[in-house]
Amino acid sequence: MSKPIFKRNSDHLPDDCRPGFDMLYVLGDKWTVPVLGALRRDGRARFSDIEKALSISQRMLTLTLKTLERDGLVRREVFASVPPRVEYELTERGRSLMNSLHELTGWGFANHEGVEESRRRFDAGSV
Amino acid sequence: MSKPIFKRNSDHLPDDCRPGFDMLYVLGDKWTVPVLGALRRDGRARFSDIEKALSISQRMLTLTLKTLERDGLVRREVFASVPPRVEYELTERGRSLMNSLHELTGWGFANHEGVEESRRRFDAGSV
DNA sequence: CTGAATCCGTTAAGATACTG
DNA sequence: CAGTATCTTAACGGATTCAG
Repeated sequence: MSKPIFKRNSDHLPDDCRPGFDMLYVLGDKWTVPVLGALRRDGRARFSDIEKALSISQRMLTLTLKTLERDGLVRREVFASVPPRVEYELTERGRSLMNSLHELTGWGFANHEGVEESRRRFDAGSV
Repeated sequence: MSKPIFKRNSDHLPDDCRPGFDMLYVLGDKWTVPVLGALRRDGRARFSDIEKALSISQRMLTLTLKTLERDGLVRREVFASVPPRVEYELTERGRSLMNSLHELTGWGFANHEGVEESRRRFDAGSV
């Protein structure tokens, strides 16, 4: 009965490359990567712990986690205790996704200096 | 004298991983990947050709190309002919960035079926 | 008390259209 | 083809309310 939380998707891409790039538009929002990163680092974490670690709003953390759970990247577990407790952890799929980012982040670390330089030059006096 | 076109960036990430993930927030907007993909496939292309190939609005294509030029991923060349002609092509940096996406797109093709299944299950009866 | 849901606000992405 | 000027929609944040 639910539906996608965020509207950004890969519908504007040609059919044959849509599945390959679909996840890029999930990762490309503001909080998906930080949340996945926190869960990978800490293993299992409570909602409130992630919230404080990232200084993310409660609302955005809820929406981001729900999207990740929907995609099967994060597993959610509720404990009917008092006070209530909700814990999250990466699924195997979530872990493999994070690993598949190594090549891209490697590019980032290797090229960010060149990109910054290019931006400075462009912003200074175009040409 | 110029400035970033799009406001999305990696400022919300911790300092030590910001350079690695910065480009993700460039690639994550709607038109960057399609434009880079078209240029990689066609080599060198005119503005109007890309426009028609992607059914992107003139405005968004201008903004996207300017951002890519600013980052040194695309080279812009103007021909003072009649009618005027402007051509674009990937730089070496742009090509290497596209190559660094292989791991992620590979993950996408390998996992999109599982993700879609997870989404269907979640949307059907949350639990 | 935690975390989800909801209302309301702001900002930016993106489309369309017109100008030069 | 670039610039500008709306317009619409969505992302995001803040605050409140509600349920367990």
